[in-house]
Amino acid sequence: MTSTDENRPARPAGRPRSAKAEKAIIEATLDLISESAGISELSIEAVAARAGVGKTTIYRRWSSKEDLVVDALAVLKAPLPPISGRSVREDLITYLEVMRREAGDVRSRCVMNIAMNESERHPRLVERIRQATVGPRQEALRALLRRGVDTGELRADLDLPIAMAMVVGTVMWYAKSAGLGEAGADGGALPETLAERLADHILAGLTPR
Amino acid sequence: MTSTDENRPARPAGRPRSAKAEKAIIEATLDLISESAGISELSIEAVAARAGVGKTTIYRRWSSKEDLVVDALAVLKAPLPPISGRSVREDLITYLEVMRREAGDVRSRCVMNIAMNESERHPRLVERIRQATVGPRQEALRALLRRGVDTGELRADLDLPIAMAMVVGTVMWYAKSAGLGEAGADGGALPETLAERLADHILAGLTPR
DNA sequence: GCGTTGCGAAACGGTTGCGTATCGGAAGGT
DNA sequence: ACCTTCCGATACGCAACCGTTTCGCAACGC
Repeated sequence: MTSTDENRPARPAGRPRSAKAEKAIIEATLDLISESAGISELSIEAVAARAGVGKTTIYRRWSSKEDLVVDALAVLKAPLPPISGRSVREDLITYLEVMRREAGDVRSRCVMNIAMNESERHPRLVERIRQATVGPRQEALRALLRRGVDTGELRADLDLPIAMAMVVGTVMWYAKSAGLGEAGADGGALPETLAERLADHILAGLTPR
Repeated sequence: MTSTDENRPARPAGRPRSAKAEKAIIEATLDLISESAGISELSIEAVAARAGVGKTTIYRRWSSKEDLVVDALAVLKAPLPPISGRSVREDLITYLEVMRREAGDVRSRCVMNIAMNESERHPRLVERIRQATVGPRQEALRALLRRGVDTGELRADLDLPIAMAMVVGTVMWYAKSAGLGEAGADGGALPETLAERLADHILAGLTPR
């Protein structure tokens, strides 16, 4: 054994793979996914062209389109929002604010689109997205609401699935309809005060107190 | 002018087009749309095969895929729910109940999917859907909420876009997550009491009264 | 029953993307 | 320097669909 010959799986001789090419491929993949609705429309050839790379270089690293997409989306896994724990209202606003910001980001949006629409065609991929992104956030929100019920900040007869749908569904739908209706130049940025106003309406409801 | 020669565009001689074939094509189109996410994956050849029809028969009637889809979706134009006008709560439940039922119908669901995801690729088609289906319902809901503010049934400082997103987004998201999480055998039917419970949470909010 | 038109089936050439193979050259290890 | 491996480019055969054309038969009006 030489000093460099650790028990690692044999350092390959020859030219190492270009990290730059790999990054370019991932970037191109993310771009194209967010441009095209659905990963079925994503073509390896288009990725290669966009990345300025030969198809060989892609197939040398990923054996299928799905593998490539999995790795590409893994780059996006945004960290969970830090929950202060001071009050349900405050934490809810934090949570909604993260969603508001992400709703303005094309790449984050496409993750949700894929998770919602391709669940039957690519169950493995969607399952992976669920575990990496959707699941933890759902858990965080569920815990937040449960805590609220325990502390009395939220009504005792709260229907948890409905409450969760209210939080997530409202902001998602607001983002959707704002984007559809106006098609603003910024491409979907939402007003800064949105999180607070949403939290207000969700917590207090639509009727007068 | 003979007795049959009205100023109609000349009764065509020869074998008339088969209404049965036309219906089979529409049905096959709707089936395939609801199976495949996105109309890009819809192929005329698949429609012809599913309908038991030659491609010729399709192209004789519709000049493009988009025209076919427009006509197919026109079949689905569900009537607006009748609004009793007795109380906001009652009308809201009526509205939500319609959405609940439609969320359990594969074909109705795909209309929303198309409207949300293909707006850039098929703007003409989406615009048509908006005018025929989404628009009127949005208007009905908006009027319902406005009326509630006027009568004092709803809070005076109601944020209309947010309130609308709460109603529609919550039920849509609930349907989505219920379908994703469980993948029940019925394919998405939602509990019968859902509309009322949703209305309760939306109107009263998540906090104790 | 005759003429006209629709029908399903099949085949066409064209396009796109797949996944593989081959090439000359470039880039690093040692 | 040398050897190994990666690089981008290009071409291949294969498959799916496109939109069109041709074919022989079926159906309906007159």
